Order: sequence, then C-alpha cells, then structure tokens
Amino acid sequence: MVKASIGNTADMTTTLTYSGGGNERPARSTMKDVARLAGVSVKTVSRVVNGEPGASAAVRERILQAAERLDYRHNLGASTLRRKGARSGIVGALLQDIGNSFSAGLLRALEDVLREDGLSVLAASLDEEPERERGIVSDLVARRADGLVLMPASDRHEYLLSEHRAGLPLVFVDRRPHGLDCDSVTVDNLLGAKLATAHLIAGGHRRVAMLSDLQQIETAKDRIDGYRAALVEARIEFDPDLLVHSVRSEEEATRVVTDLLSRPDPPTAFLTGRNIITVGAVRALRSAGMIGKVALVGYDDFPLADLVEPALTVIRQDVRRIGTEVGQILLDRLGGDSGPPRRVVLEPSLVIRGSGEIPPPVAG
Amino acid sequence: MVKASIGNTADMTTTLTYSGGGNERPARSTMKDVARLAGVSVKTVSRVVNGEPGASAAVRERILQAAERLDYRHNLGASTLRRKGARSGIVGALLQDIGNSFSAGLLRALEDVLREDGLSVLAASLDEEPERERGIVSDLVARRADGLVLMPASDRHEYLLSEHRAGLPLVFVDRRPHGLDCDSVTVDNLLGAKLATAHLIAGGHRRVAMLSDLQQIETAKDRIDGYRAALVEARIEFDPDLLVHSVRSEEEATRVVTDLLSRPDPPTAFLTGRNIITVGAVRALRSAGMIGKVALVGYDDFPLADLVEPALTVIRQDVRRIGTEVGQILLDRLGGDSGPPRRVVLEPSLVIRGSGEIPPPVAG
DNA sequence: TGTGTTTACGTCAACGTTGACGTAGATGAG
DNA sequence: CTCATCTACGTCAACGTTGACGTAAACACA
Repeated sequence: MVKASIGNTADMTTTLTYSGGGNERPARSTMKDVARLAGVSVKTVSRVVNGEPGASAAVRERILQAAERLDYRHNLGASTLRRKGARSGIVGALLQDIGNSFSAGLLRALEDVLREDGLSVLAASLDEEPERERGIVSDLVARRADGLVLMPASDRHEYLLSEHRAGLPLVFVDRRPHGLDCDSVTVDNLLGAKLATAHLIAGGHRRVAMLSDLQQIETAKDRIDGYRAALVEARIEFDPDLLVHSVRSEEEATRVVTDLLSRPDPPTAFLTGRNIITVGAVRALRSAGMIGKVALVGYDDFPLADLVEPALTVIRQDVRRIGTEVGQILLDRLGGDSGPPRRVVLEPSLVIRGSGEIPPPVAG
Repeated sequence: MVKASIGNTADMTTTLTYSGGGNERPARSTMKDVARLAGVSVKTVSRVVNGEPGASAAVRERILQAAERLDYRHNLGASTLRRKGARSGIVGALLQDIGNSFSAGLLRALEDVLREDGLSVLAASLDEEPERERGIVSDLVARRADGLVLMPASDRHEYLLSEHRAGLPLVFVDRRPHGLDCDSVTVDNLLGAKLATAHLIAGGHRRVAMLSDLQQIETAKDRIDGYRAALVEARIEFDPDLLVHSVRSEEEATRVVTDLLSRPDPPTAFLTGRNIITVGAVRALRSAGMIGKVALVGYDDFPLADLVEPALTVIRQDVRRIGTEVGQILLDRLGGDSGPPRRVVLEPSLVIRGSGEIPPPVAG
C-alpha cells in the first residue's frame, strides 16, 4: 500500500464534473465590495460588521446599507484564520449511530449544553467501523474543531495522542479510552448487568440466559462480566449455553431466544444486553406464547418500555445526564481547565415494571 | 432595539476570560514549519500534502517525515479560503429535535447519503423556536455551508431568499417553504390523517376524536384538515369538542383523553396527531381500563408500536426514504443541477396492528 | 492659544494555503 | 552539440479578514 498523503488527495474528476456541471456558485460579495460601495476602507467595514467602536453613525449606516444591498455575509473561515486564538466553533460528535435513541439522546443533550457557548455540533455515525472513525477524526482535526466527543468504534486510541497533546479537548463517552489518558464519561456497565442478574436471581431464577452484542465492544464485555459476577456471588454455576454473544440484530435475537426456549432445560429468565436484543426477545416470547411466563430484564431503557406487554423491567442509563456531563467537561476544557483527565462513571439504575418480576415456574 | 450587527459581535469578556484561563491552545505547526525542517519551500510542502506531482521521491519523503515530527495537520479553513470554488464540506441540518426518532432517523439517512460525497452534517434542534432558526442559519451561512436542510420552526421564509439566490442549496423537509420557492420533501399529511380517520369510520365509528399539536405547525394543520375531510366525506357532522389542538406533552394528552372519555357522549375512537400524544393516549386508556374498548390510530409509526398493548395501528412515514430523498436532491444541486425547485411529496401508509380495528360498542 | 487626548478613520501585513508563473538543470531529438 | 521539452522545484500574490499602528481632524483644558 502506498503511503497516504496527509491532506486531501487531489481529485481530477471533481474539477471536470464541476466545470461540466454548469452553474458554479456565484461568488459572495466581500468586505472589499462593501467598502467600495460605501466609499470607505475595508477595515472600517470590518469594524462595523464586528460591532467594534470607531465608526461614526453616518458611516456605519452607509456600510450597513451597502452590505444589505450586496447581500454581504461575514466569512467566518477567513475571520477564524486571521484572528489569534480564534475557535472554529465546531465540536465533533462521533457516535455509534445517530439514529438510535441512545446516541440521539446523547447528541441532543450535548447540543443543548454547547449551544450556550455558541458551539455547533458536527455529528457522525461510526457504525462500529474503526476506519470511518479515523477518517472523520482526521477531517475534524483538519477543520480545527474545538473539541471531539468520541464513542469509539476502534479499540486502540494511540492515534489520538498527538491531537490530545496538541491541546484538542477530547471526551470519550460510553466507552473508555485505551492507550490514551483523557476525559471520559461512562456508565458502570458491569454494575448494571450485575444488578439486573441479581434481581432475577433474587426472584428465584437459577437459569438466567444472557444475550449480548459483539464482544469487542467494551460495554458488551462489561455487561457480560457483570452477569457472570452476579452468578458467582449467588454460587450459580455458569452455563456457557446460556450466554450468547455477537447477537447483532433484532431477528437474530428472536431466533436465539426461540431456540433457547426449545431446549430440554430452558432458561426461566433473560437478560438482554441491548435494546434491539430486548425487542427481538419480546417478539420471541410473544410468538412462543411465553409472555408472562418467562422473566426478562432489558439493558437499557427506551421510550415505550412501560407500554409494552409485559411492561419491561430495565437497567436505565441516564442519557441526558451523560450528554450534559460530556458537554460540561468540554466547556471546562475550552475555558482553560488543564487539570488531570476526568473519569466520570455514572451508575445505572434498575427500573422495575413487571417483566423482571415474573417468578420461575414451580420446580418440576 | 439597536440594529444588529451583521457578523459576530465583539465580545470583550471572551478575551479576558481566555487570557485569564491560562493554557491557550498551543499553535499547530504549519506548512512553513514543515518546509523549514525539510529544507524546502512551502509550495513544495503543499504539493506533497495534496498528493500533487512535482516532488521527487526523496523530497517527498523528507517532507512527510518532517510533517510527522511536527504533528502537522492540513488546515482546511485556509485551504478552502484560497481554493477557487472550494466547498466547505459542511451541510447544515436544522431539525425539530434531534432527540426524537423522526428527526434522528432523518438525520441518519441524510448523513449516509452525504457521506458518499465527503460531506459532513452540522446538526441542530430548533424546538419550534423561530429565532433559533434564524441564528443558526446565519451561522451556517457565515461558515459557507454547502447546503441547508431545514425543518422550519418559522412560518415565513422570505429571509432565506437572498441566500437561495446566492446559490445556497436549500431543501425543506417535512414542512413546506412559504414565501420562497425551493426544493422540499414532505409527506402528504392530509392524506395520512384522512386515511386514518376513514379507516376508523369504516370500522363503524361515528365519534372520532382527534388530538393535535400546535396549529401553527403546518403538518399539524394538514392532519387536522385530513381528519375533517374524512368526516365530510362520510357525512359526519364535525363536533368541535372532539378536536383538541395545542396538545404539547404526553401528560397533556393523557389528561385530554381521560377528560374526553368521561364526557356524557364520549368518542369511541381516537386519532392522535403525534407520537408523544399517542403515548399519552395509550396511558390514559390504560388507567381508564379502556384498553381494547376504544379504538386508536396513531400518527406516526415508532420503533415499538407493535409491541405495545394493544398493538398500535398507525400512519407510517418512511423516515429513511425522506432523508435519502433530501440528501439526493442536495447532491444533485451541488453537482450543478439548476433546474426548477423539486417538490417531492411522499405518501404515508396505514399500518394495521389492532388498536385501530377495535369496533365501537354496540349502540345504546 | 498651545498642547495633549480622543475619535474616526486609513495603511499595511499577516493568518495558512494554493494558483499562476518563473527558472535552472536534466533529458531527449535531430 | 543545439535547441526544445520536461521535471522539480521556487517566488509571488491572493483568498477574506483583522491586529498593529499611523494620522489628520476634532475636542478638551489650562
């Protein structure tokens, strides 16, 4: 493989297509144009546009009118380039999938905090693809983003060391950084899964199955650890058949649950490691006619979990809180806080709604 | 009120806070630094960084090493400024609320289409606040965004005329532009609501209530029109008591439904004009013990609507499709398409799941 | 009235990059 | 060997804006 160039690679076809396409975007007028029309110097226009003092009311008015006539718009790029320590005003948010409620909720909370400081969010979905992560990070660095929020798809993060050293505020969310010491806001996934499993065991269950996502995903791994820790504490022997990982879709979850239920010694309770797995599991219980007969705790909460039949007992992560926390750290860093990395770990909670309190069948 | 300045207003406090804060972000190294270290001119560095020809292998290697040593990163801002018709690579997406499944799903689909062309999405929630819309649009214009996707909070859009004339690709989503002739992708809300209402009427209902959002929101208005059109077609007299608008929250929806059900001549079916209203309504039916006794059609579909008890009959809008369509138009425009505005209107569909097929009680 | 200060401008250079163009040396054709 | 051509660079200016600094006129004050 050829060593990649650092910036954007020259692309000949673009030029061709563009000139072929026809309507180039007409050039925006600049301060120079406004200055000419108003009969003043560019610098004076700059002053008026920026609301700085040093312009008489008359000149000010002339300039504003000229600007309006010419549809003048301030060019933030040029301004940022010229100004000393100017910020770009952009924060990158690289999340798992902007379309799912967890990422979307987080993004929303983050946006609210950052808006206070006039920062905009450039959002991207990584879909667990490490290469996309690298590409987008590189783009954001080239854009001189003021900060980065990362729910990493990659598992090693040394490549960010130089950016972090260069002073780029970097906050990991939901997953911890590896090979890099920076701020992070995570949820104690081990604790959550342990809570859930212990709750089921306390309800009398001995055969609790767990369905989980790709093991390479840190949160998935932590949840599995929590599940196993609860079994150990309850002195229940771990049955490898009851732990299914790499469940990636709703359909797969349905199949797995259906399969498990048809085994000779089926589980009497399920812990589902992710929303789409929970949904797939509920579907399986429905079609197997096992609603109300098999217990289920989902990880994590979602909008209508209380309206589903049965109402779902879940482990809840406070998305809003996570996003707010991330935003706050970012603002602090931008404000000059150069203290040691903060590692915020939030505790998830168990929300009891019914599905997790179904008792095991009377022993046979 | 003082006439606002055009660009960013000078903010003295920022400067103070910043210098007080301590660690200014250390300056990134530039091509000049790399050039010095490699013993070549800046222009040659530029060539190598951009993968252009005109540099010997030896020089190329020296430059790349120097760049690495100095943690050099291409400055896209400066590059864009200098290049001729260069694009900023940013598209603004101003949606209602990035946290809700409709906006989030749309954003996700849009992102996928735009990524193909190397465009990034700057996302923002408007929360039905026209002023915020203006502010963010102005910011994006100053950033020289390559395009704008707008689910407007404002009801007049003349203020965008100049930007549109200046060649800024502009696509309205979900709501039509007013006072501006530009591309849009909307859903036929009137048709959707009519379908829903007609479906309930066909099931034997004569007293169908509708709960709707703020009347100033276009989609809400259209849905009300659809509801009324269906009544007219069925020759059912419109009862103003059965139409409640400006229902803004889940709790409010619950209260309204509860209240309607306690009236002397209660509705036997409900059409809920928005997701949170649907959820609130289901809650009301639950606590009133009317599940399975009162019919309900929701507008629109959401992730778990089929798992709720009763499974919800809904009007579905294909979010993914909407987002893709918007993205495609944007790409076409960026590719030079200067044809007349496109007005894509998608048809929603009725998804039958049970709640909408509950018959009215036998007449008393 | 003279002198210092303020106000309202203007000039110039620089931010980091790249297009246009120049040039010295290498290469090739005849 | 000559002259045209090509290659690998370099120089310069410009993109749109703003900081630093200059200056002429107005103003303040003793």
